Amino acid sequence: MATRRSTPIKLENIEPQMCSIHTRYEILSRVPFFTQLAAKEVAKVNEMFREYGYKPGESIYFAGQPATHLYVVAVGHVKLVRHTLSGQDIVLDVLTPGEFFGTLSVLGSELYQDTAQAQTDCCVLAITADTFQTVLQHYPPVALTALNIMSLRLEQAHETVRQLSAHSVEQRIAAVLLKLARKVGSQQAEGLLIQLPLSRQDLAQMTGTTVESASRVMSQLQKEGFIRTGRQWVAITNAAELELIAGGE
Amino acid sequence: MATRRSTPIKLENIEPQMCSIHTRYEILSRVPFFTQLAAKEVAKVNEMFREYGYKPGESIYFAGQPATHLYVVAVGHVKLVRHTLSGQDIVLDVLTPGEFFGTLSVLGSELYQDTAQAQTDCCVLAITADTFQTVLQHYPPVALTALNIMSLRLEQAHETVRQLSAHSVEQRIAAVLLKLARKVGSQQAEGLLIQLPLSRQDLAQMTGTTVESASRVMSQLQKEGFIRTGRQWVAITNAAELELIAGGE
DNA sequence: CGCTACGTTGATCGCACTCAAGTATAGTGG
DNA sequence: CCACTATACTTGAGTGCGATCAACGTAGCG
Repeated sequence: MATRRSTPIKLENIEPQMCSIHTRYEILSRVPFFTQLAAKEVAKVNEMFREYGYKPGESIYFAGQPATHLYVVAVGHVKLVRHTLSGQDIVLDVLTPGEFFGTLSVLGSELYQDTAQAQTDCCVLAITADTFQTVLQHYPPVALTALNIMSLRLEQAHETVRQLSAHSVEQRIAAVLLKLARKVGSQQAEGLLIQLPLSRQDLAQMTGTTVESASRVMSQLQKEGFIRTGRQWVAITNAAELELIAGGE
Repeated sequence: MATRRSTPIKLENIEPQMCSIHTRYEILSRVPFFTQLAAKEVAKVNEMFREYGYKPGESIYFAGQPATHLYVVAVGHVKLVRHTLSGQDIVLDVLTPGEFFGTLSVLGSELYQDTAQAQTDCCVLAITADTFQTVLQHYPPVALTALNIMSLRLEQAHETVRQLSAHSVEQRIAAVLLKLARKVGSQQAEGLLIQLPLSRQDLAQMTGTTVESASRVMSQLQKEGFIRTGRQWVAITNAAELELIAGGE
């Protein structure tokens, strides 16, 4: 047998599309943003957020719309997609619970540059940019944390630029698989399973290539025994070798 | 005649490698960071900076070194270069007076990920990351401004990712030329001149291609009459047409 | 059970990389 | 001021990676 047939991914079914006010409190206090705040301050901030539920494939906002809100992922996964005139889409990032997206500033670009799309059932918390601006002004540590996060993201984006400029499709795919595994990997019978519905299309859009090329590379990697994969799922069975391919840097 | 022989670039010779304490004050108060601060606060911050001069090609810091300082460009241009194991270099950004680089946080990655290199004669102001952290804590508006700048940079990086994923070398070069022109362009007899020594090598490293490919594209663009170019300089003569090529988005 | 979306595989084509010469330009020292 | 050199730039020929087009397998779902 080469690969099992049904998806081994277990989606956490903690009220797929909605999270109670208590869950919200729980989540917000775990968000890097607010870990430095006292309990009652978190409670206060909590009230400023509204919550929304989305099903896989639904869009939270579209590129080109006025950028009015900041969002925090509560449950599930959200992907940020950038479009091209030619119709090609690029996945810039996949966000996990606790991460934020949307707009940070009242001064930034007036429109969303990306589309935010639910990758799984998910629940997000929303706050208007204005309101968040007052939060930033009231709680300076929050601004410092945000600054740190943005630094890390910029660093990641630069790394992506390097990959696209200098590495082959195989190297980029290996690198993306490792990155995702680090983010949402869990040890399973199949190997280090990426807990995310991940199509060839997604992979292609994350690495700036085509579905066909992604498929070829994945087939090759499986034939060599470094990964196991099926429809919408991937598990890594030989991370060390993948690191070598990725060009370990 | 196709193109003039000698470089039309005029380098501002305002004490190429050093800037007096007064020049520094002048510069700091124009830096986006500190425009919101009162005069005497700027003066106070000014004292926390040390200044350094560099000649073209000299490195301010190297990738891999401990990340200890935050820098502000005072005079000249600084490029951020990321290296590859294969020896290929990528230029992530070219910074103009008023822009910062180095490390923002005490918590960020411990090492510089890029090399900062003087593109022209230049003078930079330096502050330790720790000291700057206290500045951020003392002057919350500075943190908010920094946050905005980081947002814009992340946005730019994402745009670069899109370009690399979806656009041809010709499109990417056209886009980079326009971006540079917007940043350091000045209207001259030659056209919209990019006030920066810009080699084919630089151009290639900014667009993730090779010197040869960059050269071919530049020759083509000149033959079509959209640019005029020589050794280390470029002027745009038909921006509208370049926009079209870049795929205007 | 068939429909639809996802995935695989093959054949062909072209853009851009590589390797290799050759030309032009700035800077240097006689 | 001019030869000389180092560096930037150009151009050509050949190659290969990855995109494109096309056909076919396969899993999940109603």
